[in-house]
Amino acid sequence: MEEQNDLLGQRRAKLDSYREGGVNPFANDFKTSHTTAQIAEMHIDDDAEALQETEAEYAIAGRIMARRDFGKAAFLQLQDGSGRFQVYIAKNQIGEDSFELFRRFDIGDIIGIRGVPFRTKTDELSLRAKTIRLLTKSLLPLPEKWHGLTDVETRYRQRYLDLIVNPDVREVFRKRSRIVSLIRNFMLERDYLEVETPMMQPVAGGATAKPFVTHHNTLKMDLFLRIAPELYLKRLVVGGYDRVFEINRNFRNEGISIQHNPEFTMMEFYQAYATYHDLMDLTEEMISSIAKQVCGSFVIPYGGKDVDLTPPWDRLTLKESIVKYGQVEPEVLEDRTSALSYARTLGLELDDRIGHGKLLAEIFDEVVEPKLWQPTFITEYPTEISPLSRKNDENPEVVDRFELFIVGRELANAFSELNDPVDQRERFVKQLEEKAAGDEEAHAMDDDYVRALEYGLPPTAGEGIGIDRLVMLLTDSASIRDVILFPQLRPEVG
RNA sequence: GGGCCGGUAGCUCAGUCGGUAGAGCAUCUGACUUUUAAUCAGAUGGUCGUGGGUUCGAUCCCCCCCCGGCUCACCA
Repeated sequence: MEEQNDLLGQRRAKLDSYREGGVNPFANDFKTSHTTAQIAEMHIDDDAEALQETEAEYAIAGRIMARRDFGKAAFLQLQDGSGRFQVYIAKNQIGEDSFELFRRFDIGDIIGIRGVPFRTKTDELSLRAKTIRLLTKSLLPLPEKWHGLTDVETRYRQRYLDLIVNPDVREVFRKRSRIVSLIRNFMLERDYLEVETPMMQPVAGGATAKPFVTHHNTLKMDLFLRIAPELYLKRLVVGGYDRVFEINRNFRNEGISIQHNPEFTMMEFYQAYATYHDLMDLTEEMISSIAKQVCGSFVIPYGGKDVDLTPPWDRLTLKESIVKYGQVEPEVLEDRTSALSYARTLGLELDDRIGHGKLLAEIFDEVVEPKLWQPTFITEYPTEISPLSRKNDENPEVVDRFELFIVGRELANAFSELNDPVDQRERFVKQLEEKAAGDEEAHAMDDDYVRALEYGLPPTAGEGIGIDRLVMLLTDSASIRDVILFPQLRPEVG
């Protein structure tokens, strides 16, 4: 037969022969009684003798991951949603006809087994099949059993295949799910209301970033995919929900890297009558307790080093951190000109007209951020780069804001919200000027948001936590693509 | 977008100082009723990422392009 050399062709031919022989290769009437993990759990303490006496019979289903044939018998590794389990197939147990059918099953096929538990000579808990059924014929061969699938491009493009063959990948996304659910519970227990706000926005506000543009045909208008939910969530606080949160996607039309995906998940939350100090305490408690539940300890490994999340965490002002890590006298930072020449000694290429605040942020990014391995809150951000934050009462040059850094990365950003509508409008105007001067990412004017503030936003603090990065931290993942099921890639060609 | 690295069988990889390619696993045939990457014997399987150039001859050398990884820039 011409197709005999072609793996896909061989399996297609089997499909046809099954149908001709009255075997449905895509049956859907098989019910399982247990997962393989449940069976393993129930019989963990039973030895071979105890199992001989049991009358238990189980129905399990899963994908054949390996088969070891011995003529009239065989061992299979069956994988279901809970793990892998060994199945023993013997001709004198399932009958000649079934065994003939079984002989043509391929690795990758999904089958159903009814059988009884026993222990093999090597004491491995297994199921001795009484009946065996094909549930789904698999037409494509799986990657090799030993080396598995390592090609990262295939792993991301065909994540289903990655998940079939790489148990540690399955585990990462289970942990991701668990982390999100723990965060949600943490917030709900503290009386935060979970809400959903627009993904498509006429003004992309709440952050400084380039948005994606889309178009609504009937409304004949361009819309932006949101870069942040911030302004909508604060409108809800104006509306009287004192505590709100949203766990959802943001979209930013910027570079892709080991830490950046165009769409990424943020948890943003707002709390009336709180300050950014309250949020530092809350963040410490949230992240450390989740780490403890997910990783079993406050001290977790990341990239070959330990991170200690035991509260309390270091708290430094932006300037203090530069002095500490940049080996520079505090006075140098007080003056824009001297700070600029210091920055240039660091090799930073900066425009002469750069503002003092933006300059300090540049210096921080260069000399401090990569060194903040252990969790650290940085406070007293320049007002100039914080258009939505409340000015500090003692020093209007800085705002009541913090960012959280762990393993040299920003993980959270929070501040006491600016709720003075006059100040807010002025800051928007200032951003418009920067936009006019060429800053593509300067914040747009949002008249309705200012109007909401004019009705009165209570004193409020708000925060955003990067969920992907948190998951990276708690799963010891080097790339954001390893914690996003379907990371953005160019289309497959050919 | 720049720099560096990579793309060879279904998978994991080797290789050709230029003469159209190999291994292991998978697959197929045969043996085998307690294996654990089962074993043993045999067999099949490739437009060497795409297009062009140089050459008697290119998977190999040169150029363009596509895809991916890392990195720099930008950002969270």
